[in-house]
Amino acid sequence: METIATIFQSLEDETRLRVLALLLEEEELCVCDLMAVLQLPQSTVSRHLSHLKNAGWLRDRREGVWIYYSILKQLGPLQQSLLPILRHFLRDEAVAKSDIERLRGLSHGNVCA
Amino acid sequence: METIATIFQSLEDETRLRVLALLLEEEELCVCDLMAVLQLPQSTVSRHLSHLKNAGWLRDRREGVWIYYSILKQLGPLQQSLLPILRHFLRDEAVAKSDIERLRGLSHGNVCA
DNA sequence: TTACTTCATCCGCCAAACCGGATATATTCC
DNA sequence: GGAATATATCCGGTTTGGCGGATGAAGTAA
Repeated sequence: METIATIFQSLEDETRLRVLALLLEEEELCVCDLMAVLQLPQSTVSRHLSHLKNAGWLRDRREGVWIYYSILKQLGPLQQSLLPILRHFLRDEAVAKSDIERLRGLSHGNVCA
Repeated sequence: METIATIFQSLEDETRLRVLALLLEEEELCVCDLMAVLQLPQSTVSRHLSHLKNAGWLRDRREGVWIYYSILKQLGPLQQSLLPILRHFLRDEAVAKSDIERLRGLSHGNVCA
């Protein structure tokens, strides 16, 4: 029961929903990509990412100086059930759409490094 | 986006999950039934019920002195998608199971009134 | 009307969570 | 080694949310 509550809690924050929406569009993103798209300070982005990781949504992968986050391939059962719902309902959200547009206007090269 | 977050927020609390689990078993329950099963004070139960109502999960119906809560027949699209998932994952929860047992041991007559 | 019951809301208190600047760690490059 | 970059974590402050006793409103019954 506590686990269930924790997973729902991870979806209660708008910033975290925006991160998930972005990672449903783009396989992998590093923290500085997300900072640029979400227009939020680094500590804020980082904190939400580790929250999502702890709730069993994300994994991270280091590549040199960057740490890339992506949605876990092997989600837990509840997360797996919720993911298609998130995909469906986040698609229509204005905020998510404009985030994705902003992401498209960026290339990793001109943001980080 | 805000609406989505609000709906998930309503599922972040263990007490509210317990209420939903009970209402998935029993069509209608009044506040004093829930007090007895959850073993929580009246103000706490009432607060969670109005939270769930505001999040679009419940409706209430007055019958004399009692107010019966039940899961809305016409849920919003997100709630409707989530409901079967809740049904599935709450079924296995020990807390929910013992709540339901406690509910079975009660009859409305000997709790309220 | 008065007494009683059920329930919603109010209130003060406390715990959890978010925020973002500052600091610490890890890595790369010189 | 030292400088620079990306990220995680710390910290102090603010907001949000839960708690449960107390109060108030609505209904019932005498």
